Amino acid sequence: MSKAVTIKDIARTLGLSVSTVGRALADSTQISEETKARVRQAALKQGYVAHSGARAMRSGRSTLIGLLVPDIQNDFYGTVAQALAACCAAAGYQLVLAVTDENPDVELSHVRGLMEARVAGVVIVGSAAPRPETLTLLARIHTVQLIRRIAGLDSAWFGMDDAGCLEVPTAALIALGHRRIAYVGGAKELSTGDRRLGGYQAAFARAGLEIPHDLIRLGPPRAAAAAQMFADLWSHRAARPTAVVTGGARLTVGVLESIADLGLQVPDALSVIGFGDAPWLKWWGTAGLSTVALPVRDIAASCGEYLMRRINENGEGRSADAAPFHAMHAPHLVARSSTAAPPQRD
Amino acid sequence: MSKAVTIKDIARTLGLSVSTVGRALADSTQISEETKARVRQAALKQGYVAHSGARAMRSGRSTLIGLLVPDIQNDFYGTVAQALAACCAAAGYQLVLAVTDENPDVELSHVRGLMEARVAGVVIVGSAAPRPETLTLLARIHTVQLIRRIAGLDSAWFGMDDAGCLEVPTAALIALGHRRIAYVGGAKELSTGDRRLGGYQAAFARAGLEIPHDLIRLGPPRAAAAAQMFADLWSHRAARPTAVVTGGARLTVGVLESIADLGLQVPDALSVIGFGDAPWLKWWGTAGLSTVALPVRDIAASCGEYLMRRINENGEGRSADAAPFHAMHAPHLVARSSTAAPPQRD
DNA sequence: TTGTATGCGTTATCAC
DNA sequence: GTGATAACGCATACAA
Repeated sequence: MSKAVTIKDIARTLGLSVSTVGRALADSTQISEETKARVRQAALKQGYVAHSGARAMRSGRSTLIGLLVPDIQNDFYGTVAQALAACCAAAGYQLVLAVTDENPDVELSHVRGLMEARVAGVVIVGSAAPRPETLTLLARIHTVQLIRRIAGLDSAWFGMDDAGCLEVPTAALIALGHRRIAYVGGAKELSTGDRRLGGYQAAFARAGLEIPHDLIRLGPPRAAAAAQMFADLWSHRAARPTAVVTGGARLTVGVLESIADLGLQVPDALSVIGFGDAPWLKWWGTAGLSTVALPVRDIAASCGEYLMRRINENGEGRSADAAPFHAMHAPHLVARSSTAAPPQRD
Repeated sequence: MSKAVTIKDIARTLGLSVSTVGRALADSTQISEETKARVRQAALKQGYVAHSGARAMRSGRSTLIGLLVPDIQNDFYGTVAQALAACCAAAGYQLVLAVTDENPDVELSHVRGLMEARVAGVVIVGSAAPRPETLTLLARIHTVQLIRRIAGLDSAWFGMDDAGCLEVPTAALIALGHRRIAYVGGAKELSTGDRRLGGYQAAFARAGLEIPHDLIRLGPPRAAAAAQMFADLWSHRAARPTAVVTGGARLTVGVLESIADLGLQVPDALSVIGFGDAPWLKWWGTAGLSTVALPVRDIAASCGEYLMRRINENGEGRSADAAPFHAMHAPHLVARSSTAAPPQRD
């Protein structure tokens, strides 16, 4: 691990000035081809590796992009990261991954870190209630929100039709004859939690039915929390649901966990419609879990492309800084064997 | 997005020198508490954010850690990333995520990028056949290999008992009476592919049985490839297996995909033992997929801790640079309903 | 306890 | 076509 080779070193061995070497490596037109060749060869031979930190410091252009997600284990955010990583790589950027675990303090700490690293931009799936400082920091740089919208953060957003994500499956269950449809969703503090709950309720309203308020459970978007919520729901023997819909990818995992623990027969004892389109969902149980499938990959890709564009057009003066950009992708229902008509009354 | 505040700015407003401000922010003992307080207040008020790039340049200490994985969508590497991210955050480092997609050229390009970013260290799940330059570059910095071992890269390695990972399930199937056990694994060029195949073969050898060479399929560790390999295996009607074991997390996904496409009854038509311990495996089919479960999280955590330690002890002279470190974690079999005795002959 | 000066590796601005 | 020099933001050796 000897000291790294710098432009200066190359300049010395070649009897050239640092500026010439620098320009040669940058392939400047004002350097003779011959010199360029000599420089390149020397650089290769000596194992020169450019110092992007120094470059960024001088030029003000960073190649780092921050990605803040609550979790990276779940397929959902895995897919997000994969798509974004591809975007970054294609545009010559590097992805700095920060896992917030839904914790606003961890989130703030990571945002601070990203600011210190002078990232060129940030993609964030925000926590339920970000610290005020988090917002002021993010306001200083190119920020794009993904999936969730943070109140008070005036930036572009890419996500899905959250209300539709729950109205569709809820309506489908209603059409099958279900009335006691439970909802296990994310807290209202999350934009997704709020809107998805709205979609669930809208389905009842549109059908002219009462909303079964006793069957609604909201909490942190974690599997463990969802498992508990569902177990609690089921513990009220006299007032059990005939179906359940979930309002998030990790919540779905938790509910399935709980259903397995309770040994419930699906769809005989209970119909289920989950959330997301991880490959394994289609293998759940006897012939797959019905789900609301989302174009997560597309959402993340659009988001990444948009951010890259914004970053690049920054210097080029065309500051179409206009209104914050919003893009909404539509979900669709994938009906599988976890859904059926409710047991007949009488 | 006005210009960022620097210590110089703070120094000016406070009528202090830059070094005093710098020391105050670094909480140096040789600065009066009063001055520190004034500086901190001014920094807060003006919205000062340290420039880690400049700091790294001056001090030679980077806070960046590179993580190279073939894929980030799959639970397996998601878990790796999650554990590593936690390690990094705890130690004040930031994780730069690079997805190689098993492509050695993409891998090299990412390694170059990480070198340019002057990362303090790298954790790599190497591709099957890395480019020579990749190795020379990695040799220059703190590198730890994860899961796979790259021939010719002399660095620490953290992984599992790969041979055991296949000997255990294969032996279990043999004990159940299976003889025609298929193996869908990663290419021999991968250290894991080679060793896992070895474990599969060892199980037969130990039982004094012939190895069913016609039932072995090796290929790239991707779901799509595995699906094809299994389909091919099954297409030989006269010589079908009674059981299949897989040699990787993503290969397992592919085989399951293929089994579903072919509409096979498990375990009646075929017994299956998969790889990994993603939560959904226990929900596969009627009562779960049997698997070889691995302490991926532990492996990644050990790996991260080791790397952090190496990086930190770097300056402190105690260069216990001795022999490359190796740590091997043990797998264990989780038997579920996808495994049963083979159909009786006669 | 504080200030001055220097350099980390690069690029940009001059000059030749 | 090439070179000398300054500057990016910070940390540190050396003075005071």
